[in-house]
Amino acid sequence: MLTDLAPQTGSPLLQNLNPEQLAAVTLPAGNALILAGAGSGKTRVLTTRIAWLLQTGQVSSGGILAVTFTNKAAKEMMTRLSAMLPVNVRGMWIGTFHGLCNRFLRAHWKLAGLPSTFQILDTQDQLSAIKRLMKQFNVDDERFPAKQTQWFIAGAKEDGLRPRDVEVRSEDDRKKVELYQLYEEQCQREGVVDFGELMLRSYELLRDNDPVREHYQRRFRHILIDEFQDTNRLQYAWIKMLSGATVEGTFRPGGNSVVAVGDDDQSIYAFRGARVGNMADFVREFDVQQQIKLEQNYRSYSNILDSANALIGHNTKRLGKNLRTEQGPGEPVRVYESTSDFAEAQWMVEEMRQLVRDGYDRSEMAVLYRSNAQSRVIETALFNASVPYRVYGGLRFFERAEIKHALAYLRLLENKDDDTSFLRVVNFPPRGIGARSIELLQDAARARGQSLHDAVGALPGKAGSNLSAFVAKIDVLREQTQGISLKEIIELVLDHSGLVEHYKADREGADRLENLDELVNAAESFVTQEGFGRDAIALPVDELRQSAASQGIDPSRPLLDIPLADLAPDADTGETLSPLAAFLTHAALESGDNQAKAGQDAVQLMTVHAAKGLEFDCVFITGMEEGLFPHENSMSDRDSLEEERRLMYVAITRARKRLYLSHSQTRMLHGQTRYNLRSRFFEELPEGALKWLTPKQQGFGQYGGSAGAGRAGGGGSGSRYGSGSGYGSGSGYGGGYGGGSRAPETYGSGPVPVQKAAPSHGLRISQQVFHSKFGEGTVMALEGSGDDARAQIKFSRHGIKWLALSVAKLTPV
DNA sequence: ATCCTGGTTTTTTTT
DNA sequence: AAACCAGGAT
Repeated sequence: MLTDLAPQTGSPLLQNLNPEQLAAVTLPAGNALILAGAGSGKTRVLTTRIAWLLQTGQVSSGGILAVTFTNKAAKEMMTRLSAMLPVNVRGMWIGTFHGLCNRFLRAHWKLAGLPSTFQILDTQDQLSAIKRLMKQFNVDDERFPAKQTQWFIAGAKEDGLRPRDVEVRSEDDRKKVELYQLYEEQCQREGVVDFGELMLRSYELLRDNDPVREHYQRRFRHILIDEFQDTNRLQYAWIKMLSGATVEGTFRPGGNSVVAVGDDDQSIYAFRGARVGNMADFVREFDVQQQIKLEQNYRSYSNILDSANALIGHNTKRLGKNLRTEQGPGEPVRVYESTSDFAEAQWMVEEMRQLVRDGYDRSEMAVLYRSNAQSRVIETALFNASVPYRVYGGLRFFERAEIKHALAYLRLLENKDDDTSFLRVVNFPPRGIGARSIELLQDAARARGQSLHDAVGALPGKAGSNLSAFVAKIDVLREQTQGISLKEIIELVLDHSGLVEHYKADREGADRLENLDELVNAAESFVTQEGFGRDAIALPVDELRQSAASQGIDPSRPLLDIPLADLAPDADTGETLSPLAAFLTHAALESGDNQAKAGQDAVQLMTVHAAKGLEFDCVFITGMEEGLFPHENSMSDRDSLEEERRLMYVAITRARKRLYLSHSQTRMLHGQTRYNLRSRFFEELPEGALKWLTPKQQGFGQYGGSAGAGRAGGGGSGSRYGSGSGYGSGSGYGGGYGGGSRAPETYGSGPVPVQKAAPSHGLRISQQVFHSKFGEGTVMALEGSGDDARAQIKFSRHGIKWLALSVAKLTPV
């Protein structure tokens, strides 16, 4: 073991690091911020630092806390770390925020006020729980859509706010807070927690319980956080609490060392609560003395990198960072304009064929788009051309309906009070329990303050007997599954629940049956996998084993069989954590693969968001159009436009060798043909790095101070009037560009989609208007003409509304 | 209890 | 265009 803390350049760990990377890896204990640009070796630095800390004996494996956002990133870190050092990474506190919080709450469930069998609600479950709640309390779902309530609750939790902490500024707010409160009570009654609750409970326990907090603060001497720009308020507060860096707001020297790694330019999750501002706050509140920028890019040629740098340079809110590469300029960034989304896809197929001839693997080609809806036309083109491809995104394994049904049965075995699961399967497969019976049961349960399961006895008559049969079935299953293996449990449940039978009878149930089989396999490999139940066990496995050995327990005995109290006397639990509980947790926290099956050499299709963290030799960024990218919902205010630009930055920096940017004059969206302008982002790229495969249209893209055009054709000129014949006739031209427009004749052979007819209403996209009732707002989109003309207005106080212009009293501001 | 129809609604996504 | 949901009809 090395004891000298000076950088050990001789150590094999530290070889081939550049000076900045080396400095970051060997930072002395203390708080530090590492600004790591795309492709700068961020993960490598992070893992090497952990290895270095361990190897130099500065900390034991139990004293490290390493947090990531995705399971994938956590796994990657563990894999790399175990390749560097012979450590048991499974036992270390390396994981996602939610995974680690879950581990923590499983250990201290009693102190956290949870049942030992608490279940985790995923987003779907949460929504259905909220819908149920709103129905019960007769909340007008026109005025308060369940989705919006869900968003409100999740948002509050991300900010660390309980109902009583939420600032109420309107009647609507008051109602939402009330719903939040009721939702909390419902979750508590049912013994379930949502994702936000995992974080918030953990935070509150640390905050309110001195011994627990001090225990963990003493323990985690070195805290490392990946993708710091994606942390939300609560996660930041959680880290602050664990670090012991501040006491009542004042910096406390000698706290734990916190190393945050992030890239403000790649912050693309503000819409779900991420706060880039955490980076600046961190520097201030943690008294950060060490800031290191990793600006050396090892991924892309300079034409690509220059484009990325130039683009992101248009953002005002930056910490400042410029990537450089030692590779040459490489090939120019190719730009292509097509007449239609169909033609765009067609061109791409041809280009890919050429790339294959040039020797590129198809798996090294990625097609990126802003929104999922764009994938369809591309898929069709690839399919027709027999080009193998795979699409990322969509339903993940554990989110499939049949899997969720099976899991609901399993959850009821663990926790009979989980009403969400109860309702999901009480009549699935159908067993004669209709809406009326369920309503009666819910009333009874409410009246008696019981869960649905427990209230069944109160129901008389036929409805009651069907329900009793269901409950009896669950209870019998629970009995039968005692002491058998996880695989056997699941097989038993699949069989006795009638799920298998039901899907066998369904002629479209073959896929679902296959998935249920797959569930059994997943359970089996979960159990046999080394370190299984890692997330479910409170303390690191190696610690537990030591503890077990010291108490004379056979160390080879499966840990999950041993009561936690025996293993970890300081954890306030005496329960056995069952393999089933561990598996259910696993299912909730790792919803499985969200990509099509791997295997053959296939082109990769995904959204730009999904591409973050990946890299490819050749990248196609498609749909580079105003309204699409930047997205129309994000063009009106500065902050979200900057986020769109960061998104574009992420997209560009995925490419190693070849980058294509394409846009189309027309595009089918929501069943309408839209005429989009070329994205403003083209104007922010260095001309010298680009090669226009189609002639660049001139006099275009001068957006002036306005936010640009969302629906350039104003909808009225498009398919509203059918295709072909109605082009331009009587259309309200909603284009908001001041700098002239593309002359129709430059379209080449395609149809002439846009005529420059003056709009009768005189409104244009992004214009500020005033409405006598709704106040001030911004024109988001325009549709139709004459008496049919409508405008979509985003009001600052009343949200987004479509208004008929013949009716609404709008005055330009 | 199940099926059909019409109406609505469309960013990005992990845990 | 397509998917999802609610409510009505059978």
